[in-house]
Amino acid sequence: MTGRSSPSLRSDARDNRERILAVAGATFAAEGLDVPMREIARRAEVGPATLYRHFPTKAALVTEAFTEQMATCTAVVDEGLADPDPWRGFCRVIEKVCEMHARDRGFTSAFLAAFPHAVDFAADRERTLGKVAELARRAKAAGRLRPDFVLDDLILVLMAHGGIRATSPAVAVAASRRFAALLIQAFQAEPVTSPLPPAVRLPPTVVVVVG
Amino acid sequence: MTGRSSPSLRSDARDNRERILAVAGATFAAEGLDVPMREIARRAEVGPATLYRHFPTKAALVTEAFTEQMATCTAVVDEGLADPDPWRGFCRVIEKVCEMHARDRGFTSAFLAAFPHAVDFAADRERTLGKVAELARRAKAAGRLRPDFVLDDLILVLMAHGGIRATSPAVAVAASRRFAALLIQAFQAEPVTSPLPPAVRLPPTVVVVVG
DNA sequence: AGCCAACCGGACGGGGCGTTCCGATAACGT
DNA sequence: ACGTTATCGGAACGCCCCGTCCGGTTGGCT
Repeated sequence: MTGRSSPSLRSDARDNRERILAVAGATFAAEGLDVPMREIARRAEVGPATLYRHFPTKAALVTEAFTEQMATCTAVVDEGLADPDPWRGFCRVIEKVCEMHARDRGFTSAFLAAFPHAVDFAADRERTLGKVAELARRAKAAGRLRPDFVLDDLILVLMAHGGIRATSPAVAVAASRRFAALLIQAFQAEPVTSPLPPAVRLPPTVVVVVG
Repeated sequence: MTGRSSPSLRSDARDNRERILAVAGATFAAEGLDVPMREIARRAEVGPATLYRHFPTKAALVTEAFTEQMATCTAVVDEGLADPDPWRGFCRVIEKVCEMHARDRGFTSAFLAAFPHAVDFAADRERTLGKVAELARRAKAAGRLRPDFVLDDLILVLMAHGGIRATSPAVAVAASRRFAALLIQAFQAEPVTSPLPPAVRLPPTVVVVVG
């Protein structure tokens, strides 16, 4: 995975770098992208300067921290593409991607955002989206996906999915599941009402917006 | 509407107060709730102190700025409730509320958030939600709304709707329309595929998340 | 016209965040 | 063992934001 670490790097430096990446990944997942750099440095038991030496900017850190998730995402799509039933593959992709986004608060932003200096990211994103387009084409051909579906709809609903906030990961995942099921319901060509995952009560307020 | 302005208030003070409210409303609508207080003061051509004298905290300002919208929201629900066809009324409510949220970025947060010191808000919210529940009950009885729909689903999708970001209001509204149509599709009991509003291309990135 | 009080807005202190500087430290080659 | 050099991390810079204080100003009433 991260085997392409810089070749000549002092042992302590390489150690710190790995620790930072691990901490950053976990933290961004749990609390979103707006965690202060200082906080990540603190949790990694590292000074701020060290953090910035390894990752010159916050965007750089975010990018690196999410490459793995990005790969997983691509893998999910590939899996769906490999399914003999394209509609089922399509549904699986939606479900799994939604779940990934639900489990990882930061990933949603990272996925949807374009990082000016993270060209690799945008490229990956486009490539994966292309694959989804292919999957959608097949699902349409099979008569299961509604013909007026557009790839932009996926962006739309993923963006929307990102709006879901919950107190605990468990609730987030449950809400995400129900949401995904509704979407799939909406996307199918010849509507067949299928049962929904359990409903979720979102606590009246999760975020203090007035910050 | 805002006829209950303080009775004894010097003319310039009343003037400023109104200007501040107008500016705050417009600004929150256009850019969301996280606009600095100073910025609002600046646009209202007023010193920060004046702003704070009229509205002791940001929550207070937000609350006052959105009372009108909140009333409109309630009116929309009442309208839907008055429709002889409960399902059509239900759909109209979803569509209109979504459009309101699309036109007004701040309102989404304001609606979903609980302001500790804005009790009126929460009460209004609950009352309106109760009405929606009644409307949903009727729509279910009419066999048009799927029986496993829960009021929490509305919260869920409104939350999700809040995740939609766009560059221009026009795009936002278009995206919102398509999203609402998809939801309605998903919510109906005996699925009948109906045409969707035009698709929307969401620009690759709208928000710089690294801020 | 003139006075008093209400009101205004520039300036201030406190805090946070992204990012950088520099002396101290510890790893590696010999 | 020891010096060189990459690396570390606390302190500091610049910026922005919130909320408040105080001297100047302006409205309203007599």
